[in-house]
Amino acid sequence: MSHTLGIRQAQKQKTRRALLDAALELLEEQSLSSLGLREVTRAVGIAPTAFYRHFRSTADLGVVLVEEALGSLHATIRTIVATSGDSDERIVRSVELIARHVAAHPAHVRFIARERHGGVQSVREAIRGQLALFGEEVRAQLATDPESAGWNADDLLMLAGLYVDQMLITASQFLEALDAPEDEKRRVAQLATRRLRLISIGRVHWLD
Amino acid sequence: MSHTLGIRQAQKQKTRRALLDAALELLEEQSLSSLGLREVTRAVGIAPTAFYRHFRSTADLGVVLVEEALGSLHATIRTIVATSGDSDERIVRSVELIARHVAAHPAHVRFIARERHGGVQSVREAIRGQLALFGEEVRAQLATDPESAGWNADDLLMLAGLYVDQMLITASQFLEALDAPEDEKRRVAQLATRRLRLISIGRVHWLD
DNA sequence: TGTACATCAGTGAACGCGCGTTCACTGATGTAC
DNA sequence: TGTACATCAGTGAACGCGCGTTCACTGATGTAC
Repeated sequence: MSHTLGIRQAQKQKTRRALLDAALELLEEQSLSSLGLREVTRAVGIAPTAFYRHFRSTADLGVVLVEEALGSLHATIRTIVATSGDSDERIVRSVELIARHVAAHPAHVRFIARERHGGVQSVREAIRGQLALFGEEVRAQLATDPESAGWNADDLLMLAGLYVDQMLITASQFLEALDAPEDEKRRVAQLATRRLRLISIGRVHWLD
Repeated sequence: MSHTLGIRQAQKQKTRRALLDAALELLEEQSLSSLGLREVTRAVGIAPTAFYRHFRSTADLGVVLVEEALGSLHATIRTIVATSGDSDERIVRSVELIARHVAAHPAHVRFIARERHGGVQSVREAIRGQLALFGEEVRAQLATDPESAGWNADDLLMLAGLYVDQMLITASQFLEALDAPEDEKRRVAQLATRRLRLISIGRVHWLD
């Protein structure tokens, strides 16, 4: 960050950012496979042809959005796995952190939920690859936990994947409840908490 | 089924079926929000305008596909919950049934995974509504199980939802492995089996 | 059984529109001396 | 510091194309008598 960009580079970055932001907003109401290049440039207020100075296609732009959206989720995951306390405290705190993440980055969460199984192959693959890395990371963290004594690597990865999937499901449920009254959000939080508790209980007795 | 349709009605049904089948096939490589009415009629070999004799829009057609895709999944779910045997046998058998379902109806599974969080609101809502009914049904079945003694209704619904979500995740993983070598499918099956075992263990100790 | 009329699934021309992509361009910014 | 040239982000016209939707139509099927 010490290097100051030239005026030209700085302006280019700004336009690129505007394209990404506009696309992310447009994607709240449609899928990437139907997002038009002209739609995006129109929203930003530049000529359609300028799009090509930044991305080859909307699919290309989508891959960049994957990195940003899962980057922000990555930060939340790192906070969650670093949480200390007993099992129950950690679960409650995790659900709280997921709720906060969704409130802070609703468009990111929607984008990932929508495009994880969406119609654009390169984007699906980018998401799958990143989530696999999250799984590895959570496994590594779980391995340091005393509760994981005696677990083999495969089972730890299975558990890590279960947590990652559960986190995405919970995020998507909070997203659906974003404009709903407070008690609906509480309902989602309680459901997610109990699911995690059940998984936690299963974990404790896994080696019985 | 005792009533024979007139020639006109029979032909209309045939065309309608052809539209649904063509759409489902086209949707393997794109999302519903980018599926064009002309694309579908072209695939069937009829004039674009004939589409309106059957559906108001592609979104409308999508809602019908939801009913069909979740109808076939419903049958599989009913078979799974009706499976007898000890916990482990039932889990192994369930994963096998899911694998078979995916092999038999890959396009259905892809459609549901893709559109559950896709860009068409009416379709998302149709899927959510049906999955909620599946959840209720699984809960009702779980309630009859001796293992559920002492469980309250909320917790049973939580568990039912966990099973339904897990089933969809597993189906989507089998789908990704559809063209992969046999050992990849086995890997998916083993992972799903262990996840269900962990949940099952959590279930057994829930009231401890 | 035959006739006269009604129904309606599918047709085909036409429409206005927005799409992605090409191309030569402009003019501000960057660089070499 | 000033000059001459190079770079390149963004422009705007143009293209061919496929889109959803309208409309009046056709001709096979259905129905009433």
